[in-house]
Amino acid sequence: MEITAPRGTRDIMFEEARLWQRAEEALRQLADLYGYSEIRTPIFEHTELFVRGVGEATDIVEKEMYTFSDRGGRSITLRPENTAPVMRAFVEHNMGAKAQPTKLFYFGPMFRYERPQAGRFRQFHQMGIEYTGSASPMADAEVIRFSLDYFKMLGIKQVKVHLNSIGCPDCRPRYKEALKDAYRPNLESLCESCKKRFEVNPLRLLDCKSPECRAIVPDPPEVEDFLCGDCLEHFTKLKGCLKALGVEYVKDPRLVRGLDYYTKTTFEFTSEGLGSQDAIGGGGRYDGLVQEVGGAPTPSVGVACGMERLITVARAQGGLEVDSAKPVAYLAGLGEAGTAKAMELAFKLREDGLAAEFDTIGRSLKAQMKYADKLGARFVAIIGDEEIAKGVAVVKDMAEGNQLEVRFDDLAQHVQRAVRP
RNA sequence: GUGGGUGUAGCUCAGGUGGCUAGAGCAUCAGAUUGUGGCUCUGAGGGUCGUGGGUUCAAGUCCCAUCAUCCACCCCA
Repeated sequence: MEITAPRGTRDIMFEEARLWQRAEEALRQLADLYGYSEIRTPIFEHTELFVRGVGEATDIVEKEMYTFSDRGGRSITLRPENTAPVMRAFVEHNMGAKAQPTKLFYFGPMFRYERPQAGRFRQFHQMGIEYTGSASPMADAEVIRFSLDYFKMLGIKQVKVHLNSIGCPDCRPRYKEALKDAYRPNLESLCESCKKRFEVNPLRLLDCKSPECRAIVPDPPEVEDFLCGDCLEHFTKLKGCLKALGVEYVKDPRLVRGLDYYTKTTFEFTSEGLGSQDAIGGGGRYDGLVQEVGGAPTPSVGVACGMERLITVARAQGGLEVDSAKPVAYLAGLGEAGTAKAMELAFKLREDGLAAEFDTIGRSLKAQMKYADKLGARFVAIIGDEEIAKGVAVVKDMAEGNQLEVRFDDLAQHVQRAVRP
């Protein structure tokens, strides 16, 4: 049996790889503009980091992690997300001791063991930013606005911003109780997963899409009514900031998100045309995470976006152009001497920064012309015994169709002038 | 983890009720006179019909299993 890429993984190649390069370039450019510096954390971490950071009762930790023990007997996990690793690095390198805030961005593969589906893979890529060391709603607003600016750079239009606040450890317990009170009378009629949620993480009750469960409690109590003074003020100010920055959003009281570390703000970005997996990004504030992974209490807010989904949408909306690198010149050699000369000249052109290609598989001249055309070469330089004797190449302009003799020494100049006048 | 669809050349797909050496288009390669592309024409190579069982005189075509893939649930990015 042929060996294939493992389930839920894929090869990114040719034109698509160039799209990814574009998207990464755009990210770096925007990060520079906003003052975020890059951090590259390991692909794998101690399992403990995610159990503590993301949360024991989350789907990610319960059933989606690639966990194994290495030869030293350590429990290792391929990172399913990157906020916990970045905060681990924040603590490990004592970044809090430097001038605050700390603004970091990342880009890279993540791993989650799930059934693959449209827009969902086992190895996928996320870009994200983390704004650490500021408790201000202005930081939340910046993170959201950064994301929208990035989408815009990729040519993605009509992104919907869903916004919510899920409170903090001070006020959330009261809300959880209120939720439980609302669901308790009908506990037996709820779906299986909701029964579990009721015990483990009542907030997630809001997440259930089952019509039955929704019908049972059609109007659950809303978080906003339970937020403490601090959280309410934060939420109100954030809305003000977003308005000031021209960000339109919809309040989504059911937006809870499946990671345990969120406090106060949560948000999600959705876009059309992705099938049922329509979230292109999401994030929120996580004021307790740094402490959870062993650091001093440090407020922080961040976002993560799925690159596969961004690129799918961007491509569908014509935001990212597909192109390929074309050689400026193809050196077609004839016979042994011509072939050798073609190689030599190709490298000369490359030394001058001109993309050049030559034959190494013994194609006929006709086949070389055809191949050069396929590659999209602007010029083909033909070199046979006659040309070598005269010290020239017959240079054909593939677009115009005409050709003329050019001295070997003038080849680079001739080609360059036509390409970059 | 659950459910449904699909699995025939590199790619996109044809192959009524089972019947002789499995087809097309595109792609690849080679020709259409001597050292020249794009168009056209001609030809060639390439398939254990996902895999393993079963039914049958006979299976790409029916049955079972398995794997893969797609979509949905779930959850998320």
